[in-house]
Amino acid sequence: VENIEVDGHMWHFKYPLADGVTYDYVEKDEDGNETLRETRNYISIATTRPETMLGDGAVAVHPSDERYASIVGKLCEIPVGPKEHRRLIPIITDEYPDPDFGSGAVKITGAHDFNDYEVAKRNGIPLYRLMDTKGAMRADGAPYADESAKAKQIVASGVLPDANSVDTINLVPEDYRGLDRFQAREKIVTDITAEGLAIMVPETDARLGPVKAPLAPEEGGEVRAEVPLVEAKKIMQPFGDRSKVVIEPMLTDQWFADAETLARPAIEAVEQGRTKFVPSNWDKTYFEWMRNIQPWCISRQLWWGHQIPVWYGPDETIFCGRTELEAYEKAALHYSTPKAVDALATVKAGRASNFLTRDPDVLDTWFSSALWPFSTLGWPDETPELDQYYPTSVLSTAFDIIFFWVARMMMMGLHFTGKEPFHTVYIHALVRAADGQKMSKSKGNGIDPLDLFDEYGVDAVRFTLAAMAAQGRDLKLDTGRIAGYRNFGTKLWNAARFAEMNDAKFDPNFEPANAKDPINRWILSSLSDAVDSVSQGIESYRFNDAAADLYKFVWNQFCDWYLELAKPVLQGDADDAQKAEARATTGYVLAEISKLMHPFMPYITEVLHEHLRGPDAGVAALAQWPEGKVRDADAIADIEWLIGLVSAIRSARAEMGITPGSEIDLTVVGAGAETTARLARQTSIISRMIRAPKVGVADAVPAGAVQIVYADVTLCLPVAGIVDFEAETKRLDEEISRNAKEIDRLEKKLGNAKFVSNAPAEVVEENREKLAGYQAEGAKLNEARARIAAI
RNA sequence: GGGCGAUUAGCUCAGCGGGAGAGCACUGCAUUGACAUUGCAGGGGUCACUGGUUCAAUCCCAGUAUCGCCCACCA
Repeated sequence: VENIEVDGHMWHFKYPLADGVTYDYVEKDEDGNETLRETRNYISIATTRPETMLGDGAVAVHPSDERYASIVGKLCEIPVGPKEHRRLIPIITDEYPDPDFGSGAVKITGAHDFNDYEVAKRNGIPLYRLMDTKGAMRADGAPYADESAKAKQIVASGVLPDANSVDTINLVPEDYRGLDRFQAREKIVTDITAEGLAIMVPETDARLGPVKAPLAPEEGGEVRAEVPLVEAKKIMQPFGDRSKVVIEPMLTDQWFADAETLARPAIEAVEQGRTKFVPSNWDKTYFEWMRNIQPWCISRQLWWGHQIPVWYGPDETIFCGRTELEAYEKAALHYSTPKAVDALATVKAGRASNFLTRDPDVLDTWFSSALWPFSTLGWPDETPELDQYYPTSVLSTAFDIIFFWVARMMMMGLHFTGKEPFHTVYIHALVRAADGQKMSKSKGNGIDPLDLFDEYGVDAVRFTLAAMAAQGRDLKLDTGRIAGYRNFGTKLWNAARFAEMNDAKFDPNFEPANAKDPINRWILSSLSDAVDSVSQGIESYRFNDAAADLYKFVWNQFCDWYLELAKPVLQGDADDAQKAEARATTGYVLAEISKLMHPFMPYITEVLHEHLRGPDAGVAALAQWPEGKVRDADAIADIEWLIGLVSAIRSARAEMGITPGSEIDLTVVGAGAETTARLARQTSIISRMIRAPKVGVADAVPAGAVQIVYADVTLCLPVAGIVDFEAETKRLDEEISRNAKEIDRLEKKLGNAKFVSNAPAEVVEENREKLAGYQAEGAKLNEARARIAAI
């Protein structure tokens, strides 16, 4: 079923009062002033489904509605059908009608409307069924004259017969019998209007919906012609998923489960934390539904599914049993007749009996699905599988199914096994169509994952979904994002190719902790951090964080920096031991990446895993999860300093318009012992990364140099003759202004006594350190600026 | 009508009480080099609005606006 808003009409008809009754109809405005007073001999009723008028059992008004107080308890006539057999129905009071809506009077058709059903039940109003299962007006039963006499008899006697006998009464007049409900509607509207029982309004009335054009004055019509009041109205109507046909509410016999009783332990399980929702705010949705749960209609008129385990005796007595035999046993006991006992013997002997007939209905698909966690494991038998795998652990699903499935698995699991079916319900976002709408089969606006697989690869799509699996409720899948992650897979693949070309293999004898080169120790330490953050992300269901951390580590650390830093070693004139360590590190990190990324990109990583570790290592999915082996803070500080230095120089070179190919020496001024040592260690790498033939230390800034303030030193690129001093001045001025802004901000903050006294000490200290850093940088920048000015 | 949620860069989305982030798109430069499905560098945001709490608010609270989803639905 799908609810769709459609353009409907609302008609207004007169139900004439019986026995010549009239009343003063008084309408008041908001201030209580009378705006209309007239004597009426009818009550005005609005409806969007005039064909259901035939089944009306009463007209209801609100008890506080003064307009109708004088006619409550009187009878009015349904203005449809042969005049001599028209039915009279009582005017009753009920809380349901809204006095401010329409005329304030509602016709009650208990068999064809959910609200009316409740009103009818409260007030002992008969439920007359008007349609058959095809949505056509009933054509069964006796002639209308006889049937309507039965209905009149009910009103006259004041005694409500049992539901089944009321249901046999067909109150559809011969003229409408067998018509589809829509045809009947049209004919009924025409007939009532022709008889003058439609509410008429001037044609200028603003409320008018589609109406027939009135006669023009020259054709004999009046200037202010009156036309039937038909309001255009948006109606939410249920349509069949497959049939695309309007579904009519209709009274039928169904089986219901007592959902309230089932829900109680399921609510407690979540309240007491035995089952948790992730993200946790979804438990609100769960509680909201479970605490307002309605009886659950579990029978369906379909031919597939679990059949309802109910058998009927010859007198319609109900026998419920796990098996047919059980039902026959109960029947034999109940009837104790030779026939019933014989039937039991027949069934016991394995032969068929037709003493009982089985209910043809099947269970709601969600009823059967709710059994899934344990019925798949052999339940109701006590199987080893059930013992081992129930309760399950984590249910991963989308929020749109919390009502339908999650809640019901909870109810059924607790009812039948006494245990919650899972300890965690992980709720992920829902992929929406490009237009932001929920994908739906009937709208045909879905995205076929297979098309995405064809275009971008399964790994890319999977990684994208993981990367976007954040807390949000829905996500519009951005194909640009998928393309980006496809490129990520390619990047990893090419890195592996590079490793292979350089003979960097996974070496089972390599012990990461023994690596000596700071570059290797750095990437191994970074790997340890990545292992931590990815593991943590997965364990806390933050898959997007895990994916982002992987992306940054693999691309921005391993590919962008480690492999570039390793090139001089692998391809230069380093000694054999250094080369071997770089190869082993590369192979090792790649092999660990293959495992770390395997949950996110299973295909490419499986290939890499096998390729690196050899066919005997087993599949990546079953491999030991990575573990951080090296944590070297010095190596991290060293290499991060190096990366910062290279980036700063590249940035300045690009900004100064120095062509990437040109070679410029680097002179470092103001280096302390640590920086001098670092420089010495990394000279060849720096030289290669920034195209500086010579890297040296000096006490003074060389003439005509670009000056870059970096950490505690000034990096000088002597470019006399090439450099544009105006541009250099501008660059430094911008740096100085940026720096000054930070200093200003921090000074203000630290100058605030309330901040210093109220903020945590470490925050204050942190800000002080920052300020000191900026001040030192500012001093150097100003010196650099002064040197330029001096030239 | 009831409930839930969203509003952050051009787009798709993270973040979240102490200096605004990613991918894509955009700009400049680079092509015999693992990778142009690339590299280097860069531009771009009053974190919807209005109040409040706080030493400090994109983040917490209240209200407003807009949008969305679920449930129910006025004859």
